[in-house]
Amino acid sequence: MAVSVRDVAALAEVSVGTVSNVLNRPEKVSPTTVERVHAAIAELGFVRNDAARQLRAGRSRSIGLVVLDVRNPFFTDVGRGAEERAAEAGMTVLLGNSDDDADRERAYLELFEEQRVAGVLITPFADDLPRLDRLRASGIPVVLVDREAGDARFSSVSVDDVAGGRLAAEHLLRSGRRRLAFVGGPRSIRQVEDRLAGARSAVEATPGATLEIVETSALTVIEGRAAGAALRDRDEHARPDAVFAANDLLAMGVLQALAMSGVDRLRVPEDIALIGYDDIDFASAAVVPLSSIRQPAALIGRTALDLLLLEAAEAVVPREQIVFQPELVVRESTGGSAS
Amino acid sequence: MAVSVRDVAALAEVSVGTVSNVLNRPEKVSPTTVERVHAAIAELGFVRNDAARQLRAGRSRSIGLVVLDVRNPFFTDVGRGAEERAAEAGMTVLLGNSDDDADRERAYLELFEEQRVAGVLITPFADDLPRLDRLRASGIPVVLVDREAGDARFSSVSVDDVAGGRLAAEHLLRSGRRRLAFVGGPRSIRQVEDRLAGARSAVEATPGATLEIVETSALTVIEGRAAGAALRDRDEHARPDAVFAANDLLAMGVLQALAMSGVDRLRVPEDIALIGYDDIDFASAAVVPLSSIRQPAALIGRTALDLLLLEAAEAVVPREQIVFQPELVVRESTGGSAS
DNA sequence: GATCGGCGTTGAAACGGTTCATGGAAATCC
DNA sequence: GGATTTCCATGAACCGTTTCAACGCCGATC
Repeated sequence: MAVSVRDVAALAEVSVGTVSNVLNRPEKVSPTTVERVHAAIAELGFVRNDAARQLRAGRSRSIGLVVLDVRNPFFTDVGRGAEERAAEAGMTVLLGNSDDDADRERAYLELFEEQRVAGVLITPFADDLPRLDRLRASGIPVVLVDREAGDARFSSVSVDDVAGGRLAAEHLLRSGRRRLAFVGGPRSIRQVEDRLAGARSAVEATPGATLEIVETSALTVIEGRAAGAALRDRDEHARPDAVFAANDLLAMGVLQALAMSGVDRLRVPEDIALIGYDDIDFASAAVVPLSSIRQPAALIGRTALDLLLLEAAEAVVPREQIVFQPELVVRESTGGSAS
Repeated sequence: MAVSVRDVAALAEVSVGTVSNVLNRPEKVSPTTVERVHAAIAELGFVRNDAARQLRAGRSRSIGLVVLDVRNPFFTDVGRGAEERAAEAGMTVLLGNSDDDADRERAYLELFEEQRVAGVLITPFADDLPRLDRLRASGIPVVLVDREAGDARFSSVSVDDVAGGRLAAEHLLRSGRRRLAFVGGPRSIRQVEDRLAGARSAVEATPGATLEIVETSALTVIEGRAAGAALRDRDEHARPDAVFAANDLLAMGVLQALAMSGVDRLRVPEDIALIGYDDIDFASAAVVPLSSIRQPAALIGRTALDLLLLEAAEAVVPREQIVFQPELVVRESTGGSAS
């Protein structure tokens, strides 16, 4: 059942140290011995015990990634980017889903700490900086993802959400809309707040433009649907003429509620223009193809992992704040041309 | 830096055994001692080393899940179902993405074996039964997900894909279509083959109906787009009047190519009816809301984990094949009414 | 022929928890 | 009051790997 290096050593008639050397530094072992050991390994079906390995090494070869929502394709793309880079470095990514829940987030951080992961990539929900500090103090590098570190305590890879919000709102204003609504929440999520701030700055720079906030309790299709239904049921003059949703999932929900309900449906973009955020794959295939703000998701993940490996390698810890610029993608939901 | 139970024991002036007892069986320790130990733990910021724990236990508290494609919402839903159930049992789920690649699949299985995971949930790509047998022989229970075990060697949780394929094709035939095309691949994936078999049986039972196969190299939006473009560019009489896509990602790709291109675009469902598979969240929000075959994704994940825990607990290993029935969801892409 | 260096191998120590046989002290019973 | 049980606490052994000082051997060197 449990085959250990000792069994292998016995069968190959060498010492355990030699078996370990064959596994880790075969060039230090004579070819004939290597072969004998390999034969023994094959015969016994020996598989290294990673727990013992880690115990001895003091550190695992995994890195933990905590995201806000695995069902959001943006985050799965970030995850894939990170995983790809990790694989190149011979490491694995452990995925944790905080689901906008401070308790779940904490649970994952605790888990990762017990596992002595080589590093943590996190899109923080709760601003539990003390806990992150503690992780770092115990020697586990932490890189913030999709969220700029306020101070210089952590490295981070993010996209300029304020600029993104501004891009979105300016685009709506440029097409002649004046009564904007921002659909998003919870406000405790920094990305939401930043995107809103960007939109607000654009609106304030435009005389006669207004910005209304429709707060949601999560960034999901369901929540978007509810928000969209509420907007749809208003009197025409009380209705915004454009909606900026804090992400594409919300936007798709809003779109479903606005454009796909029965008799009282509204036309997008004629009655209400709509723009989302993230430019997930599905956005272009929506009922009305969705304008959006594109972020380089996979690249974010990959870059974050790069930074993490850097921090893990260097004794003196370099902090770096990498900020990507978002990009406006115009489609029909804001009157762009089909394509 | 590295605080161990020994340090805690020293500070609390007890033995290491007692510290361990406080951690694992506090009811065996006197209240005053428990308190002293907890105080020491807090003061030192002690965090259990999971590797040491696992080493001693001989088994980890994680279970591995290998899926074909993390970007497919169907699989993320399966994962969430499994993860939820795992959390209830105090376990964690390690997610591996084989991406329709036998090598990656093998790499993940090796990783999980080295980790001595408590069990493996897998949607096999390569039919590497020997490797799975070996896992099982080494004491790691294996449950097949979304794929019925041919023989009774493994437990499995699946959906009747043949029935699902038949449902889809019968629905298309019932609406008067006769020249069906099946878009899907690679054929090595059992789900693809089964869905095709179901469709074929429906077509063969209908005089005058034909079924053409358009093979793809993956079940992705991109591949769907390519297949759709190829269909669109055919002469009208050479074109199928209905498409059954092996999953919703493909279907959305086909839809994009058919309905969203420029002058030569086709109408769905008038020119070509279209049905997908999985009923992912985004299907209902597509350009033309997508008819699909619904599978209880989260329930599949949860049930698979139940089976796994069962196998892990029992000495005598009960094999069980659980098969859910799929469900037809009619939307506009096959002429159903909007809703 | 003694000395030296390098190569290949050895075996014990170490990593940090958990377990369990052992034992002492206090509580309970007759 | 002595025997028995209960309750707590102890500390060494153990899990399986990696590391490293030490060693034997062989060929090269002078």
